[in-house]
Amino acid sequence: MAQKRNYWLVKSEPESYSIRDLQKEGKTAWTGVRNYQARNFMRDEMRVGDPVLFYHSNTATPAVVGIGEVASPSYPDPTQFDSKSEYFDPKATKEVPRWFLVDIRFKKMFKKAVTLEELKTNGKFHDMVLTQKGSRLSVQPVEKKHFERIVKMTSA
DNA sequence: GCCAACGTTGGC
DNA sequence: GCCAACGTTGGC
Repeated sequence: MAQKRNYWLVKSEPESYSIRDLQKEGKTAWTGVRNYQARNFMRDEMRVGDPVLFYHSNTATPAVVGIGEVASPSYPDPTQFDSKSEYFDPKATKEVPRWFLVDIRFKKMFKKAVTLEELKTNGKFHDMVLTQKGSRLSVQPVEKKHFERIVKMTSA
Protein backbone atom coordinates (compact mmCIF):
# COMPACT_ATOMS: atom_id res chain seq x y z
CA MET A 1 0.00 0.00 0.00
CA ALA A 2 1.56 3.24 -1.09
CA GLN A 3 1.92 5.90 1.51
CA LYS A 4 -0.05 9.09 1.04
CA ARG A 5 1.91 11.70 -0.84
CA ASN A 6 3.01 14.65 1.23
CA TYR A 7 3.51 18.23 0.10
CA TRP A 8 6.23 20.52 1.39
CA LEU A 9 7.68 23.99 1.41
CA VAL A 10 11.36 24.83 1.75
CA LYS A 11 12.77 28.28 2.43
CA SER A 12 15.95 29.67 0.99
CA GLU A 13 17.53 33.08 1.01
CA PRO A 14 17.91 33.91 -2.69
CA GLU A 15 21.24 35.61 -1.99
CA SER A 16 22.67 32.30 -0.89
CA TYR A 17 20.62 29.88 -3.03
CA SER A 18 17.81 30.93 -5.34
CA ILE A 19 15.34 29.09 -7.54
CA ARG A 20 17.55 30.06 -10.48
CA ASP A 21 20.49 28.34 -8.86
CA LEU A 22 18.36 25.21 -8.52
CA GLN A 23 17.22 25.51 -12.12
CA LYS A 24 20.82 25.72 -13.28
CA GLU A 25 21.94 22.81 -11.14
CA GLY A 26 18.88 20.67 -11.73
CA LYS A 27 19.27 19.02 -8.35
CA THR A 28 20.90 19.88 -5.05
CA ALA A 29 21.52 18.41 -1.62
CA TRP A 30 19.52 20.51 0.85
CA THR A 31 22.44 21.09 3.19
CA GLY A 32 22.66 23.25 6.26
CA VAL A 33 19.31 22.70 7.95
CA ARG A 34 20.08 22.83 11.69
CA ASN A 35 16.65 22.70 13.21
CA TYR A 36 15.36 19.45 14.65
CA GLN A 37 11.79 19.79 13.50
CA ALA A 38 12.90 20.52 9.95
CA ARG A 39 15.38 17.67 10.09
CA ASN A 40 12.70 15.27 11.25
CA PHE A 41 10.50 16.11 8.29
CA MET A 42 13.35 15.39 5.90
CA ARG A 43 14.58 12.32 7.71
CA ASP A 44 11.27 10.68 8.52
CA GLU A 45 8.50 11.90 6.29
CA MET A 46 9.75 13.01 2.91
CA ARG A 47 9.43 10.51 0.09
CA VAL A 48 10.98 10.58 -3.36
CA GLY A 49 8.60 12.41 -5.67
CA ASP A 50 6.93 14.55 -3.01
CA PRO A 51 6.20 18.01 -4.44
CA VAL A 52 7.96 20.96 -2.82
CA LEU A 53 7.17 24.66 -2.96
CA PHE A 54 10.33 26.76 -3.20
CA TYR A 55 10.19 29.93 -1.13
CA HIS A 56 12.47 32.95 -1.08
CA SER A 57 12.92 34.33 2.43
CA ASN A 58 14.71 37.30 3.94
CA THR A 59 14.38 39.34 0.78
CA ALA A 60 12.52 42.47 -0.34
CA THR A 61 9.46 40.51 -1.48
CA PRO A 62 9.32 37.13 0.22
CA ALA A 63 7.43 34.75 -2.07
CA VAL A 64 6.82 31.24 -3.31
CA VAL A 65 8.75 31.25 -6.57
CA GLY A 66 8.57 27.76 -7.98
CA ILE A 67 8.28 24.03 -7.56
CA GLY A 68 10.72 21.24 -6.90
CA GLU A 69 10.42 17.67 -5.78
CA VAL A 70 12.12 15.36 -3.34
CA ALA A 71 14.77 13.55 -5.36
CA SER A 72 16.35 11.14 -2.87
CA PRO A 73 15.71 9.27 0.33
CA SER A 74 17.15 11.00 3.38
CA TYR A 75 20.84 10.62 4.22
CA PRO A 76 23.30 12.34 6.57
CA ASP A 77 24.14 15.94 5.69
CA PRO A 78 27.84 15.72 4.70
CA THR A 79 28.54 19.30 5.82
CA GLN A 80 28.16 18.31 9.48
CA PHE A 81 31.40 16.29 9.22
CA ASP A 82 33.37 18.97 7.38
CA SER A 83 35.36 21.06 9.84
CA LYS A 84 35.83 23.72 7.17
CA SER A 85 32.11 24.08 6.55
CA GLU A 86 30.03 26.73 8.24
CA TYR A 87 27.59 23.91 9.00
CA PHE A 88 30.18 21.76 10.77
CA ASP A 89 28.81 20.12 13.93
CA PRO A 90 31.52 18.86 16.30
CA LYS A 91 28.99 16.70 18.12
CA ALA A 92 28.02 14.73 15.03
CA THR A 93 29.85 11.55 14.10
CA LYS A 94 29.57 9.29 11.07
CA GLU A 95 28.39 6.53 13.39
CA VAL A 96 25.78 8.80 14.94
CA PRO A 97 24.99 11.61 12.52
CA ARG A 98 22.83 14.38 13.84
CA TRP A 99 21.63 16.08 10.63
CA PHE A 100 19.84 14.52 7.69
CA LEU A 101 18.73 15.89 4.37
CA VAL A 102 17.23 15.00 1.03
CA ASP A 103 18.08 16.04 -2.50
CA ILE A 104 15.72 18.53 -4.13
CA ARG A 105 15.15 18.51 -7.89
CA PHE A 106 14.05 21.52 -9.91
CA LYS A 107 10.63 21.24 -11.53
CA LYS A 108 9.52 24.72 -12.52
CA MET A 109 9.83 28.40 -11.89
CA PHE A 110 6.61 30.38 -11.60
CA LYS A 111 6.08 33.08 -14.21
CA LYS A 112 4.58 35.10 -11.41
CA ALA A 113 5.70 34.51 -7.83
CA VAL A 114 3.06 34.22 -5.12
CA THR A 115 4.07 36.68 -2.44
CA LEU A 116 3.83 36.22 1.28
CA GLU A 117 1.68 39.32 1.35
CA GLU A 118 -0.84 37.71 -1.02
CA LEU A 119 -0.94 34.60 1.12
CA LYS A 120 -1.43 36.61 4.29
CA THR A 121 -4.16 38.74 2.72
CA ASN A 122 -6.04 35.81 1.24
CA GLY A 123 -8.05 34.20 4.03
CA LYS A 124 -7.74 30.79 2.35
CA PHE A 125 -4.18 30.54 3.63
CA HIS A 126 -4.73 31.69 7.20
CA ASP A 127 -4.01 28.21 8.55
CA MET A 128 -0.81 27.69 6.56
CA VAL A 129 2.38 27.31 8.62
CA LEU A 130 4.06 29.94 6.47
CA THR A 131 1.57 32.68 7.26
CA GLN A 132 1.72 32.22 11.03
CA LYS A 133 3.33 35.03 12.94
CA GLY A 134 6.84 34.20 14.03
CA SER A 135 6.93 31.02 11.94
CA ARG A 136 10.52 30.32 10.96
CA LEU A 137 10.47 26.63 10.18
CA SER A 138 12.55 26.29 7.03
CA VAL A 139 11.18 22.89 5.98
CA GLN A 140 7.47 22.58 6.53
CA PRO A 141 4.51 20.47 5.48
CA VAL A 142 1.90 22.05 3.20
CA GLU A 143 -1.65 20.89 2.73
CA LYS A 144 -2.53 19.65 -0.74
CA LYS A 145 -5.31 22.23 -1.09
CA HIS A 146 -2.87 25.04 -0.31
CA PHE A 147 -0.28 23.68 -2.67
CA GLU A 148 -2.76 23.44 -5.51
CA ARG A 149 -4.27 26.84 -4.83
CA ILE A 150 -0.86 28.48 -4.96
CA VAL A 151 -0.06 26.79 -8.26
CA LYS A 152 -3.39 27.99 -9.61
CA MET A 153 -2.65 31.57 -8.57
CA THR A 154 0.47 31.67 -10.72
CA SER A 155 -1.35 30.76 -13.90
CA ALA A 156 -4.42 32.93 -13.31
C1' DG B 1 19.13 47.98 10.12
C1' DC B 2 15.76 46.92 13.66
C1' DC B 3 13.73 43.83 16.50
C1' DA B 4 10.06 40.27 17.76
C1' DA B 5 9.69 35.57 17.88
C1' DC B 6 11.75 31.50 18.37
C1' DG B 7 15.14 27.55 19.40
C1' DT B 8 19.15 26.07 21.93
C1' DT B 9 22.49 26.04 25.57
C1' DG B 10 24.14 25.66 30.01
C1' DG B 11 24.26 26.99 34.99
C1' DC B 12 21.99 25.87 38.87
C1' DG C 1 13.93 20.33 35.09
C1' DC C 2 13.79 25.34 35.10
C1' DC C 3 14.79 29.39 32.91
C1' DA C 4 17.96 33.32 31.73
C1' DA C 5 21.04 34.34 28.30
C1' DC C 6 22.27 34.01 23.88
C1' DG C 7 22.16 33.37 18.82
C1' DT C 8 19.37 33.12 14.69
C1' DT C 9 15.50 33.81 11.55
C1' DG C 10 13.16 36.59 8.69
C1' DG C 11 9.50 40.23 8.05
C1' DC C 12 9.32 44.89 7.80
